[in-house]
Amino acid sequence: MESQDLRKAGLKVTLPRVKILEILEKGTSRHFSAEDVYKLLLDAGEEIGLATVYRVLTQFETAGLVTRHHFDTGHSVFEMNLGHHHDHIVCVRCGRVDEFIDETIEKLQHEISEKAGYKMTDHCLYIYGVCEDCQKSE
Amino acid sequence: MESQDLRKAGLKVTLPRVKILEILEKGTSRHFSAEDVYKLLLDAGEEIGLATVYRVLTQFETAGLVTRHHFDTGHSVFEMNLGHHHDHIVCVRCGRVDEFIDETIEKLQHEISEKAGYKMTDHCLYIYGVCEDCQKSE
DNA sequence: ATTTAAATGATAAAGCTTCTCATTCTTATT
DNA sequence: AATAAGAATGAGAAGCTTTATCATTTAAAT
Repeated sequence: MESQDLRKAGLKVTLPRVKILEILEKGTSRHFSAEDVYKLLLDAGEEIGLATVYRVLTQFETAGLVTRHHFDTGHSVFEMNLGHHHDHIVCVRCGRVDEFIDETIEKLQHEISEKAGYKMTDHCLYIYGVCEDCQKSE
Repeated sequence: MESQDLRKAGLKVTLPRVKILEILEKGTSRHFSAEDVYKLLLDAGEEIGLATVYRVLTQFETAGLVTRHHFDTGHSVFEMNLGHHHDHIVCVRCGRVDEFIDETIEKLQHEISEKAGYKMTDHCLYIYGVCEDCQKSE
């Protein structure tokens, strides 16, 4: 239940937070811009301001509930944290996003960080390309 | 010489382009925001507009002279293309950027793209962490 | 020198995101 | 249930990066 997740995260249970969490958890997609979330709220008849959407998404990020991605699109994209880290492959034509994980790459990243003297806090690997469907319709 | 590079890229040889290319090639750093370049031009006594800086950097990117990066900083960062691809490790404290290349990771990325049905056009791997110096001053 | 098209600079404008502040709501306490 | 205190919200302003507009200037071919 959403209110439990919020309480655990140290956030008050408010309507905007619950509704936004619902969208992130139950949406058909897994990657949302702030604008996406805002429009879905409007569609659902909720009158929640865009500023609140940004604020809440940032709070969720701080609380570790969601991850913010910076694709080459010019805006942030948010995604529910399901516990398991993964990387992304993004279609440069249609914007489709697929996920993958490669343990060898994960391991190598740790080694690289150590060798460079860094204490790694995060990492992201984006592969850009043309997806199967877009290749067909060329 | 800079004018040769510009001609090769199919760009007219103009003062702004030459000066910007000089900064990118001879600067102490290798990673510049548009604002960085603009300020360095001002410092050098060149009266070149910010709009021109953005325009020229985008043209350089299109011409393959520079690469544009999207770090988590909220603005684009530009870097001279020296022919060899490489990835980045960024300090979340001081913004320092180091470069690395790992052939195993490169190879794995190609395999992953194929498996996912994508025709890879580009890829970037950012490792974020705390650099050696910043770890000391904690 | 002249001409023509391209490049530039100043400014406005766009897009995403954050800030401000009066109002509303959550929650702990009576 | 009613109340009080502080946190959250909404609307719009404002900030920041980046792009568009357009009159003026410049490159380079004639």
